[in-house]
Amino acid sequence: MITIADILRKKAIADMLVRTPSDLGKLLRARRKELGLDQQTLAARVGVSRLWIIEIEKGKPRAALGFVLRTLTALGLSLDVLADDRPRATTSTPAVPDIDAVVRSARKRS
Amino acid sequence: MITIADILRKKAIADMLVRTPSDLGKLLRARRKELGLDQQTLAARVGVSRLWIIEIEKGKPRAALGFVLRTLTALGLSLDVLADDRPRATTSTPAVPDIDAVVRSARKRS
DNA sequence: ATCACTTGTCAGCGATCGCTGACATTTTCC
DNA sequence: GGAAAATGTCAGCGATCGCTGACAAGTGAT
Repeated sequence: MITIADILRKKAIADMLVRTPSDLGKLLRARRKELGLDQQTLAARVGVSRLWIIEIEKGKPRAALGFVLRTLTALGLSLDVLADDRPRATTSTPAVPDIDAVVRSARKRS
Repeated sequence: MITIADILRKKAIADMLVRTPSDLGKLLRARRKELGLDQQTLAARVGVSRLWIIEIEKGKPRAALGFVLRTLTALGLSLDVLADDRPRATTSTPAVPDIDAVVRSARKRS
């Protein structure tokens, strides 16, 4: 359970929710600059190439999960995963009216 | 900024911090079962194959970021990224004494 | 304007991805 | 015990990854 103390010990890095790779990229870049690191230094700490840092900051959608988590750690960021008790008001995204239908038709095509 | 109200509106899905792909896999599986979904149904909602669900739940380290974020959304989970104000006391992980050194030697080998 | 530093771009290579479809195994009911 | 459902496994395919190394373009300070 997340406690009030946990909240006070940390600070939110942004109001922005992380829903897409692009969201994450912006967040990582902001945090890197906040810490005064250049891409090369961060890349070395994470164990990836500088190119990988460039691409993740641009929001590469198929970047490898493990590298992403190591990047968060290297930047002193931690992830809290929260369950929405409200059923499904979440979709503030304009597109994606019915993901099931989208997927079905996409599959049908192949 | 995360407010107290935000906390009260949601619940932590686990005490476990998400630091590794394996952590995430366990969390996703727990949440899927909590919602009473089977793998096939979840896969269709996320837009991936059932095999992908099996693998992410097993902690596949190079799974694609974008799919992971869509899975979280499909399970009604949201991500809060918090910055540790403490520099680096965080590492409750036993291993990883000096990630720079680890990376350097790994690179040397190749 | 110049210099140092940082960031972005490209090609091409081996490695790994995510997929299908069928089958084996495990779990869940009655 | 037995049927049905859920879950796990495999091979092999095209697609995409992440990498190197070099260079171009942007940024900042003097």
